[in-house]
Amino acid sequence: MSEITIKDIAKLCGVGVSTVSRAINNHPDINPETKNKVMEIIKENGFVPNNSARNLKRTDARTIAVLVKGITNPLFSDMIKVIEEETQKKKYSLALKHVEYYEDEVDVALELIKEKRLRGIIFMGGYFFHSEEKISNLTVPYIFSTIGTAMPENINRALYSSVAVDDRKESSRMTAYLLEQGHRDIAILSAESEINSIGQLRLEGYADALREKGIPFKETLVRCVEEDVEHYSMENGYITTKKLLQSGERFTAVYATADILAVGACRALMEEGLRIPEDVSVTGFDGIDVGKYYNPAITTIKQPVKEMAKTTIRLLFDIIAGRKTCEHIVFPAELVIRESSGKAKG
Amino acid sequence: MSEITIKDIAKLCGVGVSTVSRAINNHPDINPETKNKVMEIIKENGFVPNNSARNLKRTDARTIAVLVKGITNPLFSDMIKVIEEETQKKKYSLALKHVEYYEDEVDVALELIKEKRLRGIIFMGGYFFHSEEKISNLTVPYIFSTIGTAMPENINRALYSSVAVDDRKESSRMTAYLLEQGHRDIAILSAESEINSIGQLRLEGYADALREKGIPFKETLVRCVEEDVEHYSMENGYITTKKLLQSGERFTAVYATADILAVGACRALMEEGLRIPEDVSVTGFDGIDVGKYYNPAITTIKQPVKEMAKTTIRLLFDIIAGRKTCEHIVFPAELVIRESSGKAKG
DNA sequence: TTATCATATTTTATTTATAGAAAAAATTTG
DNA sequence: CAAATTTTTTCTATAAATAAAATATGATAA
Repeated sequence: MSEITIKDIAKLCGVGVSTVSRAINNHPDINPETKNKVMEIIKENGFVPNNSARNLKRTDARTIAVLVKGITNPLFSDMIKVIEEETQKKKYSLALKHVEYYEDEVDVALELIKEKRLRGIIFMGGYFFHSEEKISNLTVPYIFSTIGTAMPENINRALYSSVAVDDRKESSRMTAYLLEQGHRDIAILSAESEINSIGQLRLEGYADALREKGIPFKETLVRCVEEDVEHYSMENGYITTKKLLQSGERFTAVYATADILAVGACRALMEEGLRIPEDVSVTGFDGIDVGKYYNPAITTIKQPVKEMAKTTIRLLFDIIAGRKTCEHIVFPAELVIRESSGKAKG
Repeated sequence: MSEITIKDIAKLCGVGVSTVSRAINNHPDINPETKNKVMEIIKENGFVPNNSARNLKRTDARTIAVLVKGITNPLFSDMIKVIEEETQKKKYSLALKHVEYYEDEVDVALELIKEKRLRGIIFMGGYFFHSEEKISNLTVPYIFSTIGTAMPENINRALYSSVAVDDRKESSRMTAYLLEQGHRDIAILSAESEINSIGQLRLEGYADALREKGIPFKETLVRCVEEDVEHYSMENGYITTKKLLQSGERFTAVYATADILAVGACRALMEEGLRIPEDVSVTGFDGIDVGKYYNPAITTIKQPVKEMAKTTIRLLFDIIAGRKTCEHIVFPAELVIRESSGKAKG
């Protein structure tokens, strides 16, 4: 009882297989009448071409993959949703691969590309520049598009596209805002220590703003999240803030470098009886829904997620179609001031 | 400069292609020495077998798909994460397909199965029983596993596996808890109107509890979310609660049939100056992270997401491997009482 | 030494769809 | 109406792997 194949259809139509193939693929050299007849019989019999066979001949699988680290961060779910929709529109399909460790990313990706004959990969939320030469030695023109992933200067930019906000600048803007509100001791929750990672860029932005204002940078106010807990998670924001509180360090604001961390931070602060923003201001980054509906609503840097995701797909398919070479697009972000931040106490 | 193939490896090793194939696939009839040599050369040359060719011969693609409606609900991200991990362990890959409308689900699924030669589909968060006979007429033994998707009694259960909590019973428990707290006017936010959908089952549970206590069921307290906004979203919980407030309806508790709705509900209530739980109690369902870290922390029915996801994959692969027929597993859920609910006012 | 058996390896066929060459049919032109 | 040309269709090779059949190799026993 095996599935119906193109051969069966050809037999049923009384034509050769390549005529059926022509009908399916909108090739020009076919009699419209024949085509109609073929299409009708295809429909009647519910024939769907075998994708594996197609892929084998085409030498690519009309598939792109999202390689994501930290899929539980709503920022990424939001992006994946849009990416899936756009991918579907292009008649491509989407494979999802989740990586636990940064180190694995590139190897997983390269394997995927070869094995599955992918046309492109979107790196999301990871840090894949451990393996710089591995990537840059690639002779085949596979496309890497980064989103939620930092794009270091020293990488061969002709190989990738990237879509991002200027994490460093925007982070500096957030810090500057807190400084304007009179905060001097701003604790920062950072989730990554790798050079050029987004977490690191945001930390640099924080330092930039302090430097600009002549405020000393205190190492003790920089708090890296737990390594063995999902890096960007409410839980990690919570744990890290609890530790910060236990340390006895003085601070009037907590700048969490992701909204999802900010939520956990708020919880931890409120559990200690601190009021937000009266006692401590809290700010985030990303602009995910939860920050808007949280109590208090969380001040944040809002990334234009939907546009970024759409652009990612557009760039990717531009390269696949050979229309363009790689582009690096920086989106403007928006400082959204909500209830969780205000003037420094005293 | 096309990719390296099994043929190239065979030539490099000075053996036939099927010897290489034997080495790759751990077939018994091969000299361990030969195998080692072959594997070494494979490694040296970074050869990865072409998946499309394998799939073609195998007649299946070692792929399962998650068909999800509402991927932005963290409940589903959490599940997908575990599902992807488990799928990877089995050396299968995961395709992600997102559907906007319930009606499309089954058609999308059937097409996918044929086209991509899937071994299984996991329906997540949708309602795919519009097309009962389409599914039950399937002659091929494809596997459907439902999660976050109701499993009506009248469907041929031999075709699917399902993993769920007893939505009706658990919902009744939540309602009973609110009644015990003295609440009599409990507004319920429901996200689905289809018979047998999870939303509907939870609504029935609510009605069950009222009936048991002899409290009249008020149609005006049942609030269906907006159709044109993502059904299960904070935004929809917010909008629906605002409308409830505007309607002037009296209530002392809001039972949101999903945590993500509860968050929006809390926000809406607090914006009107209502205190939670002093003025209004709010409860949710699902047990996602945000409910734990929200302020106030939200009382909920906690589903054992990780176990459910793992079990889904286990069941799916049990059937794929021919080990078992379909099973329908009902997990116990937990009533987690947090800060958002308490005794009724007055 | 040769037949027998077990193991190891190669050859050939197969999987399904597509591309390009070859063939057939239809149309135009002289 | 035959020859030339165009359109349409069929045939064959190909993509890269796997499975089964065929063959080779080596060891053991008669």
